[in-house]
Amino acid sequence: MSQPVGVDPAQDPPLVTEQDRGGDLPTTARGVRTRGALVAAARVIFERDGYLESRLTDITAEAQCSTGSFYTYFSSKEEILTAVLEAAQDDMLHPGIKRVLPDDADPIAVIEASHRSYFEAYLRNARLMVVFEQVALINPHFRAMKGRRGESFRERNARSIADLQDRGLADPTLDPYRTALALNGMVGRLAWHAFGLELERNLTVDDLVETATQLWANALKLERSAPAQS
Amino acid sequence: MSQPVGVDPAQDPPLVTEQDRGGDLPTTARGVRTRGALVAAARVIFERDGYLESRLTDITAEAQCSTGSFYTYFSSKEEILTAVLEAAQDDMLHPGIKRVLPDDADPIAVIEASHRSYFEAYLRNARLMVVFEQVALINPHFRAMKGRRGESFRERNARSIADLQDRGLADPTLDPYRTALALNGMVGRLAWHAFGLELERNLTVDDLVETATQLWANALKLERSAPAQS
Amino acid sequence: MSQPVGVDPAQDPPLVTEQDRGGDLPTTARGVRTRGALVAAARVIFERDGYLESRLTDITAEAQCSTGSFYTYFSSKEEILTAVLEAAQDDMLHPGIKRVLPDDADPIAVIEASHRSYFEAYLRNARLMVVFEQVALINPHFRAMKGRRGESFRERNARSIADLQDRGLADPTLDPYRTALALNGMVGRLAWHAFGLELERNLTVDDLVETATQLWANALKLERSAPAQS
Amino acid sequence: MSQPVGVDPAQDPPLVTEQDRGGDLPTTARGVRTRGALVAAARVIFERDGYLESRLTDITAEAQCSTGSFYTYFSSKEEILTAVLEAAQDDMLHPGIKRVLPDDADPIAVIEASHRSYFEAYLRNARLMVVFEQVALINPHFRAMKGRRGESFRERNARSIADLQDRGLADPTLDPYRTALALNGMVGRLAWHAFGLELERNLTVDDLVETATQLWANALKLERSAPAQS
DNA sequence: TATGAATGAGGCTTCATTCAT
DNA sequence: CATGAATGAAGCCTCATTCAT
Repeated sequence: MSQPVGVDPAQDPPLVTEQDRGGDLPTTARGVRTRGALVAAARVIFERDGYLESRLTDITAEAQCSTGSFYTYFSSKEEILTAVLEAAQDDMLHPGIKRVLPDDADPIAVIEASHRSYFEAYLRNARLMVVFEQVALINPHFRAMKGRRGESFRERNARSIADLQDRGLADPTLDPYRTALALNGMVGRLAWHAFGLELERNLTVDDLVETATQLWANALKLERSAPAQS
Repeated sequence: MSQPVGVDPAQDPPLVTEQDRGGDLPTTARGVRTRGALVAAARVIFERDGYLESRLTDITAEAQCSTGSFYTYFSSKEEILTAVLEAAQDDMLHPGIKRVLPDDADPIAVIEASHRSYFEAYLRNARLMVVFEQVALINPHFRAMKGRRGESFRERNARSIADLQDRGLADPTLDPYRTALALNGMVGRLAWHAFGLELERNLTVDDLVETATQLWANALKLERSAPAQS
Repeated sequence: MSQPVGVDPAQDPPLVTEQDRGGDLPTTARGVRTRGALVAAARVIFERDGYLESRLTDITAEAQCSTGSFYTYFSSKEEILTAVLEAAQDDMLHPGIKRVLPDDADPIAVIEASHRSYFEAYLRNARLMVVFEQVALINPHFRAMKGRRGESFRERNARSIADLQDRGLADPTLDPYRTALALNGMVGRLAWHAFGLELERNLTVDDLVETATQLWANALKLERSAPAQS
Repeated sequence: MSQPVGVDPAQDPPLVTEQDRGGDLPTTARGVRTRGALVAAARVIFERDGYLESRLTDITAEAQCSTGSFYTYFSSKEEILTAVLEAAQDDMLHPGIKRVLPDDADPIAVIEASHRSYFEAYLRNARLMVVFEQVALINPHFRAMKGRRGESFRERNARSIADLQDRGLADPTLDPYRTALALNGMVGRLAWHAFGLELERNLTVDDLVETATQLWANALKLERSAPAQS
């Protein structure tokens, strides 16, 4: 069965498993509230100041608790960022779209939907994605986390490309894995430039979806199938 | 006249102009030697430890001079990195290739040559490029520097794409600027993955050149012209 | 009447009186159980980690109760150590030996029995004794506690020495109090070296008893009396 | 040739070797001055507050330098205490006495001189010795340091005792090593009680010398030789 | 009585930059 | 020019004790 082509991070497993946690998970409702307030506050602060420039005291001040409480739930700044990123997955994990489209839908439409889903999610979490990029370049833990994410994207897309090739729809001379690597990178950079940096604010999600989809389609030599075949 | 398509950083202007310098340029031979030793040492240290993890004292120790001497030539850590990056331009600025090819050469061949030039230069300076990425995400000065570099690439490539469209060789429905943005990003990410991170050591320059060129050609819908048609 | 010579801490009064306690003594059976578990756990933790390195939370975890419960029974970390030390007195208070020996027994045999009793008790409680030494050097409360213990030993032994001098059995030129101070210190240090530190594991209780007794006897110029002369 | 009996720490090697140092040794006169001021200040502070209660900032305030300067010369509180203790060795290393006495002098006179030397040195450095005891019970580094010191005393004295036994002057039934261990401990505890703690301020050096020497002599069964034999 | 979350003062440490020699 | 010591602000983290539930 054909795999849809997509860069949506949605299907990725949670970035952090239970075992990774340093602090304890709260058992009481009060604890759950405090932990939640800390994660929410951390997101605010990280988005405002970045990871390096953020201070633990800013986070606890924002969460209106003491510095000590921070260490009840997290053992380091690294760990709370992990939790923030993990929580963001719930948002990035955007169900739908692909469900809506039939498996035998026009591949270009599938790609377009995936791109839209990806860029929209990126836009919602742009500041956090910048932070993620930052720390991935600084901290091996987050570098590995990001690496795993990219890896799973790549593999899924490589399979999808191979599938399209098998079905005679995509350029058979392309190496699926390298192509996935390159095209994923292209899309990631587009999102990064448009939303992560403050440079390209004149690009809309529609612009990006159009450009990305057109280039994917061209690159794979996909033909837009006659719309009403089925 | 047609501009060659390329992502080679070579043609970029020097990143720093003389006026930017905090320290004075040395006048004596001894001064020139010390300054050179500092820049060389800084490159070693930055490549080994990254920017954030590097210590000025490590640099002066490596250069076998005192910390005080550092400030004779540079006014900050930021500035010596600028100098290191600037010096690296001499290497990234790889003369040749395009000179060798005639202006009316097969566009795919031009693209291929540019890619080869780019990947080779990236490979030679990979560690430094990682540092550049790092600081661009941390420091506005370097972010701007990197932004300018990318901007000039983009503009040149956008012009090249537009030129190819004008000549009826490339897909006319593509927006040249956005296409340049996307495809440059693709190539940059390929280099980054292959050489910057330690992840994809099984990819050679040839692999990358092939993949990047094929995808560029497909994306632009270029036809490999019969070599001696004209 | 002659006092037996001894360094056994057994006869010391309880280190803490009921009035000193911060927490209340438990009235319910459940309370007695919890308090007992805390004291037992504290001993385990103090012996494992020492006083300074121990955490109240380790103690409550070991006792399988909450941190809050700790303060139901004790008002501070200092107090639970006091309780642990006090409980250890029950063990150090080793009945017998001296009861077994007649009051007019050979003084050297009495000394030997005392030494054996002391070293055996020390060995059983060596880790705790180390903790006691530690805190005595850090905390005035425990310093005073230890001082009182030593003082009572010294006085008893000084009286014993004086008694032996009066009976013409010991060197009459020795100052009883200073001699007791010195010889008690000697025995204490022997035990400390042999069991408290990890240095002299090749010394057995028998070795120590022999050495300590011989040196006491020599130092006091005691003659080993013919057993059934009187 | 006969070894003199003694507990004088004088002949011990320096407690710290050059390799142990974390900070650099200063090369300039100014640096030597600052480092010296820090060591002197540290001694003042350690003697006043003990090791645990002392703050690095108290030391730098006393030395009238910045906190940063501390780390120019030492990498931790542990290290500066090591330096202080090492410096104190120069004082404990009290030449003389034994040189003055002929090798064939009355052993009791030799012991007495050694004891006097020891107690006098201890008195001069009593507060520091308390600190040393403290940290030896808390910190493995200092425990080892103290252990080595004691070890070398013990070995020297064990050899001396064996020598006296060989010469027919001391009780041949004593085990030299255990005897040295016990008697050294006795003298150490005497000094500790008399000067280290605030308990026994009524004991003078003369009292201690007399008591310690008499007990050593008795314990070894030495006879005070006819004074004018030689 | 039991629970376990909340508190918060303050010590240690780093290192780019300055400055006296 | 060169040297290398001096500076000092600022942030992370600990853990005995308190308190709301």
